[in-house]
Amino acid sequence: MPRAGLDQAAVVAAGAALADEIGFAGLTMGRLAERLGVRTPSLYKHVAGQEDLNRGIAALALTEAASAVGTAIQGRAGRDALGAAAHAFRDFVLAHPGRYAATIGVEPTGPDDPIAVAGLGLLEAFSAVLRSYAVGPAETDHALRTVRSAFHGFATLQSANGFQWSADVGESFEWLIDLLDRGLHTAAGPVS
Amino acid sequence: MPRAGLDQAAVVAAGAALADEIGFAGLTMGRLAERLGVRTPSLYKHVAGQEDLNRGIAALALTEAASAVGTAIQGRAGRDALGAAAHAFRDFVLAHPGRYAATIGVEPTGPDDPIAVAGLGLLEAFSAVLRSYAVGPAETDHALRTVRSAFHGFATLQSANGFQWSADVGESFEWLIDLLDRGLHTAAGPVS
DNA sequence: AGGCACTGGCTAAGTACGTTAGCTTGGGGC
DNA sequence: GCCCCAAGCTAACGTACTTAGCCAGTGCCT
Repeated sequence: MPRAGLDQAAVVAAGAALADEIGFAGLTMGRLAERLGVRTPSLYKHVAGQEDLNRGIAALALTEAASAVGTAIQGRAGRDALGAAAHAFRDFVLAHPGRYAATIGVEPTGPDDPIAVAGLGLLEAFSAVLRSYAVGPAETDHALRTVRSAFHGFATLQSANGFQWSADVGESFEWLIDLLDRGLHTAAGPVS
Repeated sequence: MPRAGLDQAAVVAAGAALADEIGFAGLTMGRLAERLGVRTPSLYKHVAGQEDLNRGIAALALTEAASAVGTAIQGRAGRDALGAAAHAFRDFVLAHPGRYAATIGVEPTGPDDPIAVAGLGLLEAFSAVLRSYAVGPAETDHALRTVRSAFHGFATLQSANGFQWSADVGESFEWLIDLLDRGLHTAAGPVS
């Protein structure tokens, strides 16, 4: 009986792909094992359990999202960069809803947790966008959280079909980007 | 053996309370039954199953959130109303993380689904805020989605401890509200 | 008051999933 | 060629969701 030749990365990658196909909620150890042509307990040679698998998928998703955003903003600045980052992020979430869903509700265990590292990578990509706006250093964190919240909220709501009514969703997203663009340009003055 | 006197509303309410206490992921039919002093299968006399329970909790959460926001903005307008709505929403999510988590990833089955109705109620509350801004009718939907996305994103990220680094989270939230306020004031001109 | 029907509880049992224990064997290094 | 470890396997257990079917409390009607 030949071996499958799996390792942790392969199991996590397959789990992410399967989650994208059937939804994160439907991802089980049994289904993943079947997909990999292996019996369920064999997966435990590569991941510590379902929790560990989920965390691996979450870290992978954040890393890939950071990479997509980082690539998209190359050579751009201002509203151009903001729009590119926004679309890259949303496209990623819509193309990979399962693996991005794995990132929701996951808490990093510490600063060295791969999830924390990958999350910081994504923030760094957004941070590069802000550098082309005149946002003071004291406000960078606030602006970063604001942009991240807006993108995360929009993408997850759309991914869950939270937008039911009439208007075109793509148009709404452009509107959101415009609002952020205006808000970042006029960001000035102390908060406290 | 005396009867517990349960009904659907009581089961859903207890489920929501339990989810707030132990986290939505930890909510099981068994634990909920134990909390209610009843055996697990008895719950099925009131809810069709766990999926149905989750949907009930989600609808309850959206209804309560809408009520909280609606009450908070009474007699306010402009930035005052926006800030009141934002804080009412975020306070609700942070005070009831379990039941709000039930709303994530739930798709309404149709326009008559209680979840869809409750979701529209929450949007109506936010819509009342926008009426005190000079947002054109053609842009109301976009502005609504933008505000909803920003609040939802911020509240869920904070609820999941997604903000790890230094700056004060409350200050960031004020910054987000200010950005939205500025963006809504200057909202003008066609999108397409 | 007595009886009837309905409702809401119960036990028992089946299915699915996660997980652990312990065995077996493929395949590379000496 | 032998040894050893990693990676597969089977067996088994615990927990959770769900269904089937039974029984008793409660309200209503006569």
